[in-house]
Amino acid sequence: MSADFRHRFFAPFLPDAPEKLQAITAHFEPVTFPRNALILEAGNVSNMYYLLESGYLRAFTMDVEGNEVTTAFYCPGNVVFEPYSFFMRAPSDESFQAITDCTAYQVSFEQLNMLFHSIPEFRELGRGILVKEFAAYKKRTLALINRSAEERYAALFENSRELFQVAQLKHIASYLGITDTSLSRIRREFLKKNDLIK
Amino acid sequence: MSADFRHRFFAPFLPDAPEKLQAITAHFEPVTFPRNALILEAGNVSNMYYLLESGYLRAFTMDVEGNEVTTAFYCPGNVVFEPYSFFMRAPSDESFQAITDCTAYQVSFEQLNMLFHSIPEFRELGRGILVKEFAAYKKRTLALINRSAEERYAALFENSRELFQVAQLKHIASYLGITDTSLSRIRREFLKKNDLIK
DNA sequence: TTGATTTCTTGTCATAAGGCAAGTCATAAC
DNA sequence: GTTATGACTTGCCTTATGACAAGAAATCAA
Repeated sequence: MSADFRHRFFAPFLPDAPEKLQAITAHFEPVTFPRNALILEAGNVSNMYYLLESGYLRAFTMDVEGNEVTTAFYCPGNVVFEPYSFFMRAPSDESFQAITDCTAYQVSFEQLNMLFHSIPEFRELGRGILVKEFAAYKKRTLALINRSAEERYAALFENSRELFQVAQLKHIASYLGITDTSLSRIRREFLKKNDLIK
Repeated sequence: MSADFRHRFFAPFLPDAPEKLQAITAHFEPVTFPRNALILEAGNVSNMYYLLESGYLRAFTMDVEGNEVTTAFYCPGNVVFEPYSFFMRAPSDESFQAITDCTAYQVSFEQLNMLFHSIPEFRELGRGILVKEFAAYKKRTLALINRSAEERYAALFENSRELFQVAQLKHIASYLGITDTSLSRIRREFLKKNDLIK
Protein backbone atom coordinates (compact mmCIF):
# COMPACT_ATOMS: atom_id res chain seq x y z
CA MET A 1 0.00 0.00 0.00
CA SER A 2 1.15 3.54 -0.47
CA ALA A 3 1.89 5.46 2.69
CA ASP A 4 1.72 9.20 2.44
CA PHE A 5 4.22 11.23 0.48
CA ARG A 6 6.40 12.14 3.48
CA HIS A 7 6.74 8.50 4.37
CA ARG A 8 7.58 7.42 0.82
CA PHE A 9 10.13 10.23 0.61
CA PHE A 10 12.04 9.41 3.80
CA ALA A 11 11.54 5.65 4.16
CA PRO A 12 14.37 4.64 1.77
CA PHE A 13 16.85 6.52 3.96
CA LEU A 14 15.75 4.90 7.22
CA PRO A 15 14.85 1.32 6.29
CA ASP A 16 15.73 -0.02 9.74
CA ALA A 17 14.50 2.71 12.04
CA PRO A 18 10.70 3.02 11.84
CA GLU A 19 10.54 5.02 15.07
CA LYS A 20 12.96 7.61 13.69
CA LEU A 21 11.06 7.70 10.43
CA GLN A 22 7.90 8.34 12.38
CA ALA A 23 9.54 11.12 14.41
CA ILE A 24 10.62 12.82 11.21
CA THR A 25 7.44 12.55 9.19
CA ALA A 26 5.38 13.72 12.15
CA HIS A 27 7.11 17.10 11.95
CA PHE A 28 6.35 17.67 8.28
CA GLU A 29 2.87 19.12 8.09
CA PRO A 30 0.73 19.34 4.98
CA VAL A 31 0.25 22.70 3.29
CA THR A 32 -1.24 23.90 0.01
CA PHE A 33 -0.49 26.89 -2.20
CA PRO A 34 -2.77 28.40 -4.81
CA ARG A 35 -1.36 29.27 -8.23
CA ASN A 36 0.72 32.48 -8.19
CA ALA A 37 1.13 32.47 -4.40
CA LEU A 38 4.44 33.86 -3.13
CA ILE A 39 5.80 31.19 -0.78
CA LEU A 40 8.87 33.26 0.13
CA GLU A 41 9.44 36.94 -0.59
CA ALA A 42 12.93 38.31 -1.14
CA GLY A 43 14.01 40.30 1.90
CA ASN A 44 12.48 37.86 4.34
CA VAL A 45 14.24 35.01 6.09
CA SER A 46 13.34 31.62 4.67
CA ASN A 47 11.95 29.70 7.61
CA MET A 48 10.30 26.71 5.95
CA TYR A 49 11.69 23.64 4.27
CA TYR A 50 9.24 22.07 1.83
CA LEU A 51 8.74 18.70 0.19
CA LEU A 52 6.75 19.35 -2.96
CA GLU A 53 4.19 16.64 -3.51
CA SER A 54 2.30 18.04 -6.49
CA GLY A 55 2.43 21.17 -8.61
CA TYR A 56 5.24 23.41 -9.79
CA LEU A 57 7.18 26.26 -8.22
CA ARG A 58 9.83 28.65 -9.40
CA ALA A 59 12.54 30.66 -7.64
CA PHE A 60 13.45 34.08 -8.94
CA THR A 61 15.60 37.06 -8.08
CA MET A 62 16.14 40.56 -9.43
CA ASP A 63 19.26 41.39 -11.41
CA VAL A 64 21.10 44.72 -11.14
CA GLU A 65 18.77 46.32 -13.70
CA GLY A 66 15.69 45.18 -11.80
CA ASN A 67 14.71 42.41 -14.19
CA GLU A 68 13.31 39.19 -12.81
CA VAL A 69 15.53 36.17 -13.38
CA THR A 70 14.09 32.72 -12.75
CA THR A 71 16.82 30.76 -10.98
CA ALA A 72 15.11 27.42 -10.48
CA PHE A 73 12.03 25.37 -11.24
CA TYR A 74 10.73 22.82 -8.76
CA CYS A 75 8.83 19.73 -9.84
CA PRO A 76 6.83 17.21 -7.79
CA GLY A 77 9.21 15.27 -5.58
CA ASN A 78 11.68 18.13 -5.19
CA VAL A 79 12.84 19.69 -1.94
CA VAL A 80 12.24 23.44 -1.89
CA PHE A 81 14.20 25.88 0.28
CA GLU A 82 16.83 28.59 -0.05
CA PRO A 83 19.89 27.16 1.72
CA TYR A 84 21.69 30.37 2.59
CA SER A 85 18.70 32.23 3.96
CA PHE A 86 17.30 29.16 5.68
CA PHE A 87 20.46 28.06 7.47
CA MET A 88 22.15 31.43 8.01
CA ARG A 89 18.92 33.12 9.10
CA ALA A 90 19.61 35.92 6.62
CA PRO A 91 17.22 37.80 4.31
CA SER A 92 16.72 35.91 1.07
CA ASP A 93 17.75 37.29 -2.32
CA GLU A 94 15.26 34.95 -3.90
CA SER A 95 11.52 34.59 -3.93
CA PHE A 96 9.52 31.40 -4.41
CA GLN A 97 6.29 31.41 -6.34
CA ALA A 98 3.75 28.71 -7.10
CA ILE A 99 3.19 28.45 -10.84
CA THR A 100 0.36 25.97 -10.35
CA ASP A 101 -1.73 24.95 -7.36
CA CYS A 102 0.57 22.91 -5.12
CA THR A 103 0.48 20.47 -2.26
CA ALA A 104 3.52 20.11 -0.04
CA TYR A 105 4.79 19.22 3.41
CA GLN A 106 6.66 21.76 5.46
CA VAL A 107 8.93 21.84 8.48
CA SER A 108 10.26 24.94 10.23
CA PHE A 109 13.91 25.77 10.78
CA GLU A 110 13.58 25.14 14.51
CA GLN A 111 11.96 21.74 14.04
CA LEU A 112 14.41 20.71 11.35
CA ASN A 113 17.36 21.67 13.50
CA MET A 114 15.93 19.77 16.42
CA LEU A 115 15.60 16.69 14.21
CA PHE A 116 19.16 17.19 12.92
CA HIS A 117 20.48 17.28 16.46
CA SER A 118 18.57 14.25 17.64
CA ILE A 119 18.78 11.98 14.59
CA PRO A 120 22.26 11.62 13.05
CA GLU A 121 20.91 9.76 10.01
CA PHE A 122 18.57 12.64 9.29
CA ARG A 123 21.45 15.07 9.61
CA GLU A 124 23.36 13.07 7.02
CA LEU A 125 20.31 13.01 4.77
CA GLY A 126 19.91 16.76 5.09
CA ARG A 127 23.52 17.30 4.11
CA GLY A 128 23.11 14.89 1.20
CA ILE A 129 20.15 16.86 -0.09
CA LEU A 130 22.13 20.08 0.16
CA VAL A 131 25.20 18.79 -1.67
CA LYS A 132 23.04 17.18 -4.36
CA GLU A 133 21.28 20.49 -4.90
CA PHE A 134 24.63 22.22 -5.16
CA ALA A 135 25.95 19.64 -7.64
CA ALA A 136 22.81 19.87 -9.75
CA TYR A 137 23.11 23.64 -9.79
CA LYS A 138 26.73 23.45 -10.88
CA LYS A 139 25.87 21.05 -13.66
CA ARG A 140 23.06 23.21 -14.89
CA THR A 141 25.02 26.44 -14.92
CA LEU A 142 27.92 24.78 -16.70
CA ALA A 143 25.57 24.59 -19.67
CA LEU A 144 25.32 28.38 -19.64
CA ILE A 145 29.00 28.42 -20.56
CA ASN A 146 29.29 25.71 -23.13
CA ARG A 147 25.88 24.95 -24.63
CA SER A 148 23.84 27.05 -27.01
CA ALA A 149 20.51 28.46 -25.93
CA GLU A 150 18.75 25.94 -28.18
CA GLU A 151 20.62 23.05 -26.57
CA ARG A 152 19.71 24.31 -23.12
CA TYR A 153 16.12 24.63 -24.23
CA ALA A 154 16.07 21.08 -25.59
CA ALA A 155 17.58 19.69 -22.39
CA LEU A 156 15.01 21.40 -20.20
CA PHE A 157 12.23 20.34 -22.54
CA GLU A 158 13.23 16.68 -22.42
CA ASN A 159 13.75 16.84 -18.68
CA SER A 160 10.31 18.16 -17.92
CA ARG A 161 7.77 18.52 -20.66
CA GLU A 162 5.01 19.17 -18.20
CA LEU A 163 6.82 22.26 -16.98
CA PHE A 164 6.41 23.79 -20.43
CA GLN A 165 2.68 23.54 -20.17
CA VAL A 166 2.51 25.45 -16.91
CA ALA A 167 5.45 27.89 -16.89
CA GLN A 168 5.33 31.21 -18.69
CA LEU A 169 7.66 31.70 -21.61
CA LYS A 170 9.39 34.66 -20.01
CA HIS A 171 10.14 32.63 -16.90
CA ILE A 172 11.64 29.80 -18.93
CA ALA A 173 13.58 32.36 -20.97
CA SER A 174 15.30 34.02 -18.02
CA TYR A 175 16.01 30.59 -16.54
CA LEU A 176 17.78 29.66 -19.79
CA GLY A 177 19.61 32.98 -19.82
CA ILE A 178 17.92 34.46 -22.88
CA THR A 179 15.15 36.93 -23.65
CA ASP A 180 11.58 35.88 -24.21
CA THR A 181 11.90 37.11 -27.79
CA SER A 182 14.80 34.77 -28.46
CA LEU A 183 13.06 31.88 -26.73
CA SER A 184 10.00 32.38 -28.89
CA ARG A 185 12.16 32.08 -32.01
CA ILE A 186 14.17 29.15 -30.66
CA ARG A 187 11.01 27.31 -29.78
CA ARG A 188 9.62 27.83 -33.27
CA GLU A 189 12.75 26.39 -34.87
CA PHE A 190 12.90 23.57 -32.36
CA LEU A 191 9.32 22.50 -33.00
CA LYS A 192 9.87 22.75 -36.75
CA LYS A 193 13.00 20.60 -36.63
CA ASN A 194 11.40 17.97 -34.49
CA ASP A 195 8.12 17.86 -36.42
CA LEU A 196 6.26 18.71 -33.28
CA ILE A 197 4.17 21.37 -34.93
CA LYS A 198 0.54 20.85 -34.22
CA MET B 1 50.66 37.65 18.47
CA SER B 2 49.60 35.73 15.43
CA ALA B 3 48.88 32.09 15.98
CA ASP B 4 49.08 29.85 12.97
CA PHE B 5 46.64 30.06 10.10
CA ARG B 6 44.41 27.21 11.27
CA HIS B 7 43.96 28.90 14.60
CA ARG B 8 43.22 32.31 13.11
CA PHE B 9 40.72 30.70 10.76
CA PHE B 10 38.71 28.84 13.38
CA ALA B 11 39.14 30.97 16.49
CA PRO B 12 36.37 33.49 15.63
CA PHE B 13 33.85 30.65 15.52
CA LEU B 14 34.82 29.18 18.89
CA PRO B 15 35.70 32.19 21.08
CA ASP B 16 34.69 30.43 24.28
CA ALA B 17 35.89 26.90 23.74
CA PRO B 18 39.68 26.80 23.50
CA GLU B 19 39.77 23.05 24.05
CA LYS B 20 37.44 22.46 21.11
CA LEU B 21 39.44 24.87 18.99
CA GLN B 22 42.55 22.92 19.87
CA ALA B 23 40.89 19.59 19.01
CA ILE B 24 39.94 20.94 15.60
CA THR B 25 43.17 22.62 14.60
CA ALA B 26 45.16 19.57 15.68
CA HIS B 27 43.47 17.56 12.92
CA PHE B 28 44.37 19.99 10.15
CA GLU B 29 47.87 19.13 9.04
CA PRO B 30 50.13 21.33 6.91
CA VAL B 31 50.68 20.45 3.28
CA THR B 32 52.32 22.15 0.29
CA PHE B 33 51.68 21.91 -3.44
CA PRO B 34 54.05 22.90 -6.20
CA ARG B 35 52.78 24.97 -9.11
CA ASN B 36 50.74 22.89 -11.59
CA ALA B 37 50.22 20.01 -9.16
CA LEU B 38 46.90 18.21 -9.50
CA ILE B 39 45.41 18.14 -6.00
CA LEU B 40 42.36 16.18 -7.09
CA GLU B 41 41.86 14.37 -10.38
CA ALA B 42 38.42 13.94 -11.92
CA GLY B 43 37.27 10.35 -11.52
CA ASN B 44 38.68 10.05 -8.02
CA VAL B 45 36.81 10.58 -4.78
CA SER B 46 37.70 13.84 -3.07
CA ASN B 47 38.97 12.81 0.35
CA MET B 48 40.63 15.97 1.62
CA TYR B 49 39.24 19.26 2.83
CA TYR B 50 41.74 22.11 2.54
CA LEU B 51 42.25 25.53 4.06
CA LEU B 52 44.36 27.48 1.60
CA GLU B 53 46.89 29.61 3.39
CA SER B 54 48.91 30.96 0.47
CA GLY B 55 48.89 30.56 -3.29
CA TYR B 56 46.14 30.05 -5.86
CA LEU B 57 44.20 27.03 -7.08
CA ARG B 58 41.62 26.44 -9.75
CA ALA B 59 38.90 23.83 -10.25
CA PHE B 60 38.10 22.63 -13.73
CA THR B 61 35.96 20.09 -15.53
CA MET B 62 35.52 18.86 -19.10
CA ASP B 63 32.49 19.89 -21.10
CA VAL B 64 30.71 17.56 -23.53
CA GLU B 65 33.13 18.44 -26.32
CA GLY B 66 36.13 17.69 -24.12
CA ASN B 67 37.14 21.29 -23.52
CA GLU B 68 38.45 22.29 -20.12
CA VAL B 69 36.20 24.70 -18.27
CA THR B 70 37.54 26.43 -15.19
CA THR B 71 34.73 26.39 -12.65
CA ALA B 72 36.37 28.15 -9.71
CA PHE B 73 39.44 29.99 -8.52
CA TYR B 74 40.61 29.72 -4.93
CA CYS B 75 42.52 32.51 -3.20
CA PRO B 76 44.40 32.56 0.11
CA GLY B 77 41.91 32.16 2.94
CA ASN B 78 39.49 30.04 0.92
CA VAL B 79 38.23 26.58 1.79
CA VAL B 80 38.89 24.11 -1.02
CA PHE B 81 36.89 20.90 -1.55
CA GLU B 82 34.32 19.45 -3.93
CA PRO B 83 31.19 19.06 -1.80
CA TYR B 84 29.41 16.35 -3.75
CA SER B 85 32.39 14.07 -4.18
CA PHE B 86 33.67 14.71 -0.68
CA PHE B 87 30.44 14.11 1.21
CA MET B 88 28.79 11.57 -1.08
CA ARG B 89 32.00 9.58 -1.56
CA ALA B 90 31.45 9.67 -5.30
CA PRO B 91 33.94 10.18 -8.16
CA SER B 92 34.52 13.86 -8.77
CA ASP B 93 33.61 15.57 -12.06
CA GLU B 94 36.12 18.25 -11.22
CA SER B 95 39.87 18.44 -10.83
CA PHE B 96 41.83 20.84 -8.63
CA GLN B 97 45.11 22.27 -9.78
CA ALA B 98 47.63 24.55 -8.11
CA ILE B 99 48.30 27.56 -10.32
CA THR B 100 51.09 28.74 -8.02
CA ASP B 101 53.05 27.09 -5.24
CA CYS B 102 50.66 26.74 -2.32
CA THR B 103 50.63 26.12 1.40
CA ALA B 104 47.50 24.71 2.99
CA TYR B 105 46.11 22.68 5.88
CA GLN B 106 44.21 19.50 5.19
CA VAL B 107 41.84 17.18 7.00
CA SER B 108 40.51 13.86 5.71
CA PHE B 109 36.84 12.97 5.32
CA GLU B 110 37.05 10.52 8.23
CA GLN B 111 38.63 13.05 10.54
CA LEU B 112 36.26 15.82 9.53
CA ASN B 113 33.26 13.59 10.06
CA MET B 114 34.55 12.58 13.45
CA LEU B 115 34.90 16.24 14.39
CA PHE B 116 31.40 16.96 13.06
CA HIS B 117 29.97 14.22 15.24
CA SER B 118 31.80 15.25 18.37
CA ILE B 119 31.65 19.06 18.14
CA PRO B 120 28.22 20.50 17.30
CA GLU B 121 29.64 24.01 16.82
CA PHE B 122 32.05 22.67 14.24
CA ARG B 123 29.20 20.90 12.49
CA GLU B 124 27.34 24.20 12.27
CA LEU B 125 30.45 25.90 10.98
CA GLY B 126 30.89 23.23 8.33
CA ARG B 127 27.33 23.69 7.18
CA GLY B 128 27.81 27.44 7.16
CA ILE B 129 30.82 27.12 4.89
CA LEU B 130 28.88 24.87 2.54
CA VAL B 131 25.86 27.13 2.24
CA LYS B 132 28.08 30.19 1.79
CA GLU B 133 29.92 28.45 -1.02
CA PHE B 134 26.60 27.59 -2.62
CA ALA B 135 25.32 31.15 -2.29
CA ALA B 136 28.54 32.57 -3.72
CA TYR B 137 28.31 30.17 -6.63
CA LYS B 138 24.72 31.20 -7.31
CA LYS B 139 25.63 34.84 -7.24
CA ARG B 140 28.53 34.34 -9.59
CA THR B 141 26.61 32.31 -12.14
CA LEU B 142 23.75 34.80 -12.14
CA ALA B 143 26.20 37.16 -13.82
CA LEU B 144 26.48 34.67 -16.69
CA ILE B 145 22.84 35.38 -17.44
CA ASN B 146 22.60 39.10 -17.06
CA ARG B 147 26.05 40.70 -17.31
CA SER B 148 28.19 41.15 -20.38
CA ALA B 149 31.52 39.38 -20.65
CA GLU B 150 33.28 42.68 -20.08
CA GLU B 151 31.32 43.34 -16.90
CA ARG B 152 32.12 39.86 -15.62
CA TYR B 153 35.76 40.45 -16.44
CA ALA B 154 35.80 43.78 -14.61
CA ALA B 155 34.15 42.25 -11.54
CA LEU B 156 36.68 39.43 -11.34
CA PHE B 157 39.52 41.86 -11.93
CA GLU B 158 38.43 44.13 -9.09
CA ASN B 159 37.82 41.19 -6.84
CA SER B 160 41.26 39.70 -7.23
CA ARG B 161 43.89 41.54 -9.20
CA GLU B 162 46.60 39.20 -8.04
CA LEU B 163 44.80 36.30 -9.66
CA PHE B 164 45.34 37.95 -13.04
CA GLN B 165 49.06 37.84 -12.57
CA VAL B 166 49.15 34.11 -11.93
CA ALA B 167 46.24 32.58 -13.86
CA GLN B 168 46.45 31.80 -17.54
CA LEU B 169 44.23 33.77 -19.87
CA LYS B 170 42.49 30.65 -21.18
CA HIS B 171 41.60 29.61 -17.63
CA ILE B 172 40.15 33.00 -16.82
CA ALA B 173 38.33 32.94 -20.17
CA SER B 174 36.54 29.64 -19.62
CA TYR B 175 35.72 30.73 -16.06
CA LEU B 176 34.04 33.84 -17.49
CA GLY B 177 32.25 31.77 -20.12
CA ILE B 178 34.05 33.16 -23.16
CA THR B 179 36.88 32.12 -25.46
CA ASP B 180 40.46 33.15 -24.87
CA THR B 181 40.30 35.13 -28.11
CA SER B 182 37.40 37.21 -26.84
CA LEU B 183 39.03 37.69 -23.47
CA SER B 184 42.19 38.97 -25.11
CA ARG B 185 40.16 41.60 -26.96
CA ILE B 186 38.04 42.46 -23.92
CA ARG B 187 41.14 42.91 -21.83
CA ARG B 188 42.68 45.22 -24.40
CA GLU B 189 39.58 47.42 -24.47
CA PHE B 190 39.27 47.32 -20.71
CA LEU B 191 42.85 48.43 -20.15
CA LYS B 192 42.46 51.15 -22.76
CA LYS B 193 39.26 52.48 -21.19
CA ASN B 194 40.73 52.53 -17.72
CA ASP B 195 44.06 54.03 -18.74
CA LEU B 196 45.83 51.04 -17.31
CA ILE B 197 48.06 50.55 -20.30
CA LYS B 198 51.68 50.33 -19.26
C1' DT C 1 72.27 29.38 -27.55
C1' DT C 2 68.90 27.18 -30.34
C1' DG C 3 64.78 25.12 -31.30
C1' DA C 4 60.26 23.54 -29.71
C1' DT C 5 56.15 24.38 -27.45
C1' DT C 6 52.85 27.06 -25.36
C1' DT C 7 50.58 31.39 -24.64
C1' DC C 8 48.67 35.40 -26.23
C1' DT C 9 47.26 38.73 -29.88
C1' DT C 10 45.16 40.14 -34.03
C1' DG C 11 42.57 39.92 -38.46
C1' DT C 12 38.63 38.41 -41.21
C1' DC C 13 34.32 36.67 -41.36
C1' DA C 14 30.09 34.21 -39.62
C1' DT C 15 26.35 33.80 -36.41
C1' DA C 16 23.64 33.69 -32.19
C1' DA C 17 21.18 36.53 -29.62
C1' DG C 18 19.46 41.18 -28.17
C1' DG C 19 16.74 45.76 -28.73
C1' DC C 20 12.85 47.69 -30.19
C1' DA C 21 8.43 48.00 -31.97
C1' DA C 22 4.24 46.33 -34.14
C1' DG C 23 0.97 42.96 -34.34
C1' DT C 24 -1.81 38.78 -32.85
C1' DC C 25 -4.01 36.15 -29.53
C1' DA C 26 -6.01 34.80 -25.22
C1' DT C 27 -7.77 35.86 -20.95
C1' DA C 28 -9.76 38.67 -17.30
C1' DA C 29 -12.45 42.81 -15.95
C1' DC C 30 -16.39 45.45 -16.48
C1' DG D 1 -20.96 41.66 -25.17
C1' DT D 2 -16.67 45.33 -25.08
C1' DT D 3 -12.47 46.68 -23.39
C1' DA D 4 -8.16 46.27 -21.14
C1' DT D 5 -4.34 43.70 -20.00
C1' DG D 6 -0.93 40.44 -20.38
C1' DA D 7 1.31 36.69 -23.22
C1' DC D 8 3.44 35.47 -27.19
C1' DT D 9 5.12 36.14 -32.09
C1' DT D 10 7.42 38.34 -35.79
C1' DG D 11 10.27 41.69 -38.49
C1' DC D 12 14.20 44.65 -38.96
C1' DC D 13 18.52 45.90 -37.60
C1' DT D 14 22.54 45.95 -34.36
C1' DT D 15 26.06 43.87 -31.72
C1' DA D 16 28.68 40.72 -28.90
C1' DT D 17 31.02 36.77 -29.31
C1' DG D 18 32.75 32.67 -31.76
C1' DA D 19 35.55 30.08 -35.42
C1' DC D 20 39.55 29.81 -37.70
C1' DA D 21 44.06 30.97 -38.86
C1' DA D 22 48.37 33.53 -38.80
C1' DG D 23 51.72 35.80 -36.32
C1' DA D 24 54.19 37.51 -32.04
C1' DA D 25 55.84 36.73 -27.59
C1' DA D 26 57.03 34.10 -23.79
C1' DT D 27 58.51 29.87 -21.72
C1' DC D 28 60.87 25.63 -21.55
C1' DA D 29 64.07 21.96 -22.98
C1' DA D 30 68.45 20.48 -24.51
